[in-house]
Parts: sequence; structure tokens; C-alpha cells
Amino acid sequence: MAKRKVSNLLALAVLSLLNERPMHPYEIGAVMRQRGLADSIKINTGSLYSVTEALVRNQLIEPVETLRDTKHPERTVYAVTPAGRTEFLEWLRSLIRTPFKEYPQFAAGLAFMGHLAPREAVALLAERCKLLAADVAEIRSAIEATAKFVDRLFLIEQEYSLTMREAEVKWLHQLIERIKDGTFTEQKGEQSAWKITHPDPMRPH
Amino acid sequence: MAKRKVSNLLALAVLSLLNERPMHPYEIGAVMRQRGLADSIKINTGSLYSVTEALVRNQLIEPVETLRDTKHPERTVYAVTPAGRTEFLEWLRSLIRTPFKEYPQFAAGLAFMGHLAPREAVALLAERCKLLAADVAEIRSAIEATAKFVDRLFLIEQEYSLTMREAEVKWLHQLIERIKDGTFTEQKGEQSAWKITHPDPMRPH
DNA sequence: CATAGACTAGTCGATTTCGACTATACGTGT
DNA sequence: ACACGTATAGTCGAAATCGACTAGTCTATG
Repeated sequence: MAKRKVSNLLALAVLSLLNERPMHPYEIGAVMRQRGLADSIKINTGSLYSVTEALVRNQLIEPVETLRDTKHPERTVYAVTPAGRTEFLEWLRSLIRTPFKEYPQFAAGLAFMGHLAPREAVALLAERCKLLAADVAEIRSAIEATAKFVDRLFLIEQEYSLTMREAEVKWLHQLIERIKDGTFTEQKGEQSAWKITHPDPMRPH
Repeated sequence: MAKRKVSNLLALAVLSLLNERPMHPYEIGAVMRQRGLADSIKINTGSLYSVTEALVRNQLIEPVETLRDTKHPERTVYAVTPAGRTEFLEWLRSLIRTPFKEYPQFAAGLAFMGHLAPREAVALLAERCKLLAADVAEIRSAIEATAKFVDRLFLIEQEYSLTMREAEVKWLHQLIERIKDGTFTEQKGEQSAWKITHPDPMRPH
């Protein structure tokens, strides 16, 4: 994510909600959680205030009033600026259009999987399959339960999440099979070991 | 990713490479790039040194010598400690076993897609499809080219990457179809608009 | 009535991330 | 000879991220 003045996705959420109406940061956090946005965008209180400041500094939002209420701490209400509205829409477009490079943790794990014995790798992958399958079931029922009172438009992202997990489970099954069937391994004595035919400095053992 | 003393995936790469042999950070960076690890783990020079310091601070690696060479700047060589070896393996296991929550940028885009007109959304999604398809083709040829001299074990992560992109392309096609076929939309005058039947504060317009 | 926990709205300081920069050496082209 | 680009090995300072903490109010419970 290059060149954006503020790039934390929290800022996108802030811009989106302020597009609806002015709010103070605590309220933004509460609405995000209420709407399940915390599922797509990581919320951290410190970052929410920090991002809000950055948006102000870059004139994408501005403070419009400060409310005092004997019952509550003082709160500052922000509204989006025209520049902020523009940034929001452009950012949103680029998020939908451009498949930006991601660095999923599992990919890093796979890159170093050769450090583990094939047998152990298979066990771990199988466990991952189980956990993902549970995720899949959970997302499924959440979608069904929510579909009763939420428009499908707002379930798209859960469906995406579901699809990607299902694809991973499927691939994992295949990977496990291939490890077991000897595609990646060879027998060394009683143990099966990764098949390494290029013992050069390219990769570990 | 909770509780790890050092959690940047760069640190995992450092631990992995130092498991092979002692190296200085610049060399670690170079080897990572040479091996294509920069594809799975984001490298930033400042972070590499910072992460190295954090690993030292937490006694997962230690400096073993400082080399001076009239041609090159002074360099500090680090080696992994027993605790570092243990941490590496446990971290690796957890990366493979546990599907930790990720926050892909596209998911955030989908969460707010309702802010765009359906027509525009479709155009953007179609563009994304194209870009992803190009990624798919590229990864495919990279795998084929590399398979000639790299063991399959070391291509697993590229295959994962390929699979996930293919799944996304497929799903995108379906999503586009569903937007076009009226699943998500309704006619409002001459324009098609998102079908919103719950105009409550749950979501934007 | 007192206490504990949750809620409200934010702060704080430590750590991490980022990307430009430093300074030297070498190779290449003009 | 000079300029430029690349390689070597790292530094630096600004900004971002994180998660615990602050302080007051309200509610429920004993």
C-alpha cells in the first residue's frame, strides 16, 4: 500500500463512517464492532486515535465540535472533508481493483516447512485442516443467521472469507496426500525424509 | 500472533537462516532475496536490523564476531542460540498448524463496496480478475521454470499462492455474475442500485 | 451502603516499521 | 578524469502500532 497519506485500513473505516455522519472516535469504534467491521479491519484503540490524528493532519477529516457532558468524558466529534470523501472513494476503488501483495503467515510457514520432518508436517497440516473446517462451519452458520435481517450486499465479505477458507482446506487435503504418497519424500532407513536432490545453498538441509 | 517475544516474520527468516550458519544481517537480506523468500516475507532494511536487535535482546540470537575488511563496512555476525532454535521450531509449528486471523485488504474493500454503484463495482471487480489472472499465469510459469532445478518441497508455497489466487478469480467471476443477474441489485429508474431492504443504521445507504 | 465490573472516551510510553540516508569501493561509459 | 550506478553494511529519525492504563459514571449484587 504505497503513497496513501494514511494507510492503515482503520482509516478507511473512519472515513466510511464519517461519510454517514460526524462521530467521535470512541463511537466509531463501537459502530465498527456492532457492524462486524472488526472482522475485516483490525481495531486497536490506540491506533484508532492515532489514525484519527493522522487523518486530521492530512486534512481528510476535521474536528467539528467538542461535547461535554457531566456524565461522560469530553469527546471530539469529527466530520469528513471533501478531500477525505475523495480519498475514501479512490482508496476503496483501488482496494477492489488491485490485488495488492499480501503476506499471509501460513505462506511463511510453508517456506520453512522443510525444517520439520514430513511426518510432523503432515500432522500439523491435518490439524490446520480441522481448525479451518471449524472456521468454515462457523462462518456458514453466521451467514445463514445474519442473512435473515441483513441484505446480501453486506454478506459479500463473509462469503469471500468462506470461499478462501474452503479453497485452502481443499488444497491442504491435496498437499497432505502428496506428502504421504511420496511426491515430496523418500525413504531413508525407517524414516521418510524430504526429497532433496539439489543439496546446494539454495535451501536448508 | 500473540505472545511471541519477536513477532515480525522477518525474525522467523533470520532464525531460519542462522540455523544454517552464522551470518550478518546484510547477508541474511541478500540470501533471503536470492532464495525468493522476499516473496513470502516482507523485507525492509531498517526492520531487518531492528528485528535482529530484538532477537538479541531476547537472547534468541547472539553476536559471535565482528568482521573488519578494508573493502567493506564493519559487519557483525550473529548465531542462533539454543533458545532461538526452540523458538524457531515452535513458531514454525504454530504457523503451519494454526489459521491465524488475517486482514486482507480486499476484504476491507468488500466491506464498503456498497458505497459504489453496482455498475462501477462490477467494472472494478472485472479489472481485479484480469490482474489476478495475470498473476496466476506468472506464478505458473515461475513454478515451471524453477521446478527444473529446485526441489518440489521448495515450491509448495508458490503452489499455495497460485491456488488461492485461482480460487479468488473463480469466486470473482461468480460475484460479478450475481451482481449482474440482480441477486444484489434492483432497478431504480434507469439505474441499477444495491438492493437495500433494511434501511436501518446497520449499514451505509 | 460498599464493592466490583462494565461502560465511556481517551492517554501514554515502549516498541516496531518505514524508507531515506551515510560512506566507501568498484565497474562502466563518456 | 569524471559521473553514475551498483554493491556493501548499516544508521537515523519520523511515524505507526500496540496494549495497558487513566479517571469518572453507572449498574448489579451482597
